[in-house]
Amino acid sequence: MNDVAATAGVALKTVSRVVNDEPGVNAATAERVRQAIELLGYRRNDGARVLRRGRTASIGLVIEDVADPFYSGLSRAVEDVALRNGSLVFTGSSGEDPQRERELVLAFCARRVDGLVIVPAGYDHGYLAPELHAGIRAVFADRPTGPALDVDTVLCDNAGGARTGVAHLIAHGHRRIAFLGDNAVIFTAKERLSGYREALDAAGLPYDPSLVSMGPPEQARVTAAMAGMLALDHPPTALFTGNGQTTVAALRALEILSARDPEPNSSRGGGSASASPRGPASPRHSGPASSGPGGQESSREGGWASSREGGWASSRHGGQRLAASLAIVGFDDFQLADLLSPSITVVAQDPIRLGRTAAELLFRRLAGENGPVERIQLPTHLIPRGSGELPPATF
Amino acid sequence: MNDVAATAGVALKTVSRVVNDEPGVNAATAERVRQAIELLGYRRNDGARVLRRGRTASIGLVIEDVADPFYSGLSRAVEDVALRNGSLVFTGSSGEDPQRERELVLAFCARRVDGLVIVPAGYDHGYLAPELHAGIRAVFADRPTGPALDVDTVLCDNAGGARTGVAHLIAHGHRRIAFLGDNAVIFTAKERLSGYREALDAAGLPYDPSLVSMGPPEQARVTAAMAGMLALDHPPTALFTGNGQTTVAALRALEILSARDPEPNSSRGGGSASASPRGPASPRHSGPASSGPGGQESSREGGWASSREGGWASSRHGGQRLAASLAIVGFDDFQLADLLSPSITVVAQDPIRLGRTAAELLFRRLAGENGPVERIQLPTHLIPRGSGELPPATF
DNA sequence: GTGAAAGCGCTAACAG
DNA sequence: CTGTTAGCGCTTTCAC
Repeated sequence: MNDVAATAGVALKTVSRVVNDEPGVNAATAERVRQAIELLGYRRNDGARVLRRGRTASIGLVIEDVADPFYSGLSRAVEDVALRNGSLVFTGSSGEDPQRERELVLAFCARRVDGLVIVPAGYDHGYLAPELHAGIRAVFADRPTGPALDVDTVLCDNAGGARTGVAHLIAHGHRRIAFLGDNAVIFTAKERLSGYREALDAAGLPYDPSLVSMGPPEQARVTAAMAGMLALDHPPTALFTGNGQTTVAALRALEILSARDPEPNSSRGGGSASASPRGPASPRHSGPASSGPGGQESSREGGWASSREGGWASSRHGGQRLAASLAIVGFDDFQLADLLSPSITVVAQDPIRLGRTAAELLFRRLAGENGPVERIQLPTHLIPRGSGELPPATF
Repeated sequence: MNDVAATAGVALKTVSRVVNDEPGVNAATAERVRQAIELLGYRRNDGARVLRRGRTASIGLVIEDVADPFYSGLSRAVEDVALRNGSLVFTGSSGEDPQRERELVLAFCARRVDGLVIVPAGYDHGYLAPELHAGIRAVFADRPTGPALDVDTVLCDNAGGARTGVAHLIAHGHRRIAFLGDNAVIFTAKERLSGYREALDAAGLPYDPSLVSMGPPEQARVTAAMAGMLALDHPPTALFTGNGQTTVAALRALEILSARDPEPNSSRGGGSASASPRGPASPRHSGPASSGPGGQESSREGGWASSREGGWASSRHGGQRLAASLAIVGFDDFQLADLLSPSITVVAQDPIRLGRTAAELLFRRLAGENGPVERIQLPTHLIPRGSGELPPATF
């Protein structure tokens, strides 16, 4: 800036005025300054500007994993709102690790972001208190923090959504409904489990722990859990899955568990020549991409399936037929849910709305809105597509 | 920092030393300083630090859309590499708009990011020259810039991948192969079209423009293009799609175009009771999620399909049967490709590796590696799953 | 209209 | 081991 001033033959301050479109600069002078800027390729250093002015016009976004479609939708929404508010966004994936979340948040705070949108991995956000005290605003999205911190929060109606989904299965005649959820330390997983229990209670159905499995949505774990349930004396006729990744893993598990069905004439599709889901698919073709693009999973379905060959397959209930006729409702919508056969019935959240709502709330706070702490709950939406309307199988 | 110094009864510089873990501070003094820091809730201002030291320990990432699984995978990879290098990352989605890309890049530069990873939307990056001159390093990923700028670039083997995919269809007996690509202004779309032509040439097959359609991967456009091709006198027996979104749109188009098939006994699956892809799906259930989570599409398949009812459906070739028997290979892998029936054969790129490679190259540059400009090409990988191995239909 | 001086919070370069 | 001074690039304040 000094150089520009010298080149244009004006004082530093005049350059500053021109650069910031401040009024009260002679047009000719301004033009001279602009030429000098052009000549020298000068660019204002926003870091220095920020240091002086106080506000950084940037926010931090901490999510679980950008590569997860749910969070990438949320990210995009936050990004768009930020752009509209003239703000840039630092993005960081915590990978469900509270420690990493903390590091990211503190790093963003050290950069003096104006605010934060956080999808928390842990519950203890005591470390945030000083930052909030120092004036950094934060909005929690998708999950709340512990009661110690009183901050704006935007959640989905997790329990209600699960209740709706399970009630839907009950309405279609199911009495033995399995629940496959994410790790029980995760807030949304617990909430959805609660919704599951509420729906059972409301229908006067018993809660059977052997029909419930909570854990990370890894293929091997999900396949094992499903195999175990299908081998029960009283196996489930329907399945409610607690999130998108688990739904997909469960579908793959069903594909595996119903493979090599001796008589491909179950109550639903199949019986085709080349390949059908849960029918005689050719596993040699599944390839490394079966975990989907962006997948970080290291477990391969093939590995587990082959190590168990002949295990569940010869269960006394005929796991294959059960697997092939299981009704399914999943929490979270996902791409291509409608193109599977049957199409997958889901309880959909709206990640974009979630991100937008959280970011807009944040910017309202930054704009000075100082009302009481807000706790917003977003609705979920049941989308019947076929898999959730299948009747209970009877053998 | 001043306050901390005063509270601890030391000089400013000593606080700085403690905060930065610099050696040469008496343990007792350091402890006193730490207590003052704790007491006052002091946090170092990294912005000021950066101003003084020169390096910001942050990079900028400009992609097309974080919500696209390809780019969200790339993002995650860049993020991880950045974290490993102690850097934070500003993320911005250009939405395929060169103007917005430019604004994002310049905003990042104004913040003095150390470097940039850019998936360019346009070709003219003249605006970058001064920034590069000013010492900001940039790596282009997925797409190159025009020849005017000589910068490090990491690409996939787009032409080679398309060639492989089309050759695969040819090897399975197809002679009439359609190509459905993204907007022809996009580098990767052009490259893949070239690969398509090369594969045809290599097999001595003619290039028929009526089998090629380039444009945005919107459902309405893709459905219309497919309907038009299937109504040709010599319709295609196979389809090569130019990217993930287009593949998905094409599959939905086939579902639409083969719906209400009077005799559900085509050469491939189907014939099931409830719902099968390309079979008699119940459109009333497709719901708002048919564009998948995170989808920004405003067009709804239902709208288009109903406006054309009875149009292509009564084409003299029986579009339905053609649609139901079309072989498909898609560029880009996507989640659940293996669970569709038939499973979808793809030419897979590796977005994670792309992001990692680009980011690692960037950090090597930032670390001082000053070799000649690098142009890295990443391989693609054919994954046969069923849809690409279907024989040509004969009616 | 324009400019000079002070200082945002920090660290580099020197003292002691 | 500790402290002083200068200055990163900018904006604010106030004077001309």
